Amino acid sequence: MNYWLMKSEPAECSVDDVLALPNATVPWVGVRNYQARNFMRDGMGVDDGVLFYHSSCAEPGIVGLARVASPCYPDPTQFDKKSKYYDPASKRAEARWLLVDVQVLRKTRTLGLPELRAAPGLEDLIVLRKGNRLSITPVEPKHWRLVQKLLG
DNA sequence: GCCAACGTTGGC
DNA sequence: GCCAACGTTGGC
Repeated sequence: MNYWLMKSEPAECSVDDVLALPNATVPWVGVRNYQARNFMRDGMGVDDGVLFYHSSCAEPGIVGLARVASPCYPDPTQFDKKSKYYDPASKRAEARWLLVDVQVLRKTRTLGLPELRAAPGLEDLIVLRKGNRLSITPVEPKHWRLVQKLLG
């Protein structure tokens, strides 16, 4: 059992958007970074905990609790010429990009960056590191517990 | 819109 | 394999 933080731009796919879907579950399309892909491929398992994070928006922060709801499988958008995630270099027999399904368990209040930065014990949370751009990052159990505590 | 950080690309 | 140029991310 591992824990993760997964970023989504709310203009693209917000926590409310996911809650409106059947089973509150969304295929996490569009990861085009090898490190993030490798986390899904090598680190994730069904039922892992996920902090749902809104980025590139007015109030960036954790907005929901979710779970990994499927094993990883090829991201279909890489083969879709009409998708902005299309990757002409990826072959069906050897898919380059993977995804997992993510199920939102509950929306939380917005735990914004200032509050996260101010929380004792969260200093090493990867998403708080300067210059961090990874859309999927591992979360240590102690950090997970602290976030649960902050959310009450 | 700015800009720091960092990933990717491609010439050599 | 090096590294400059370029593109993207994402907070502010």
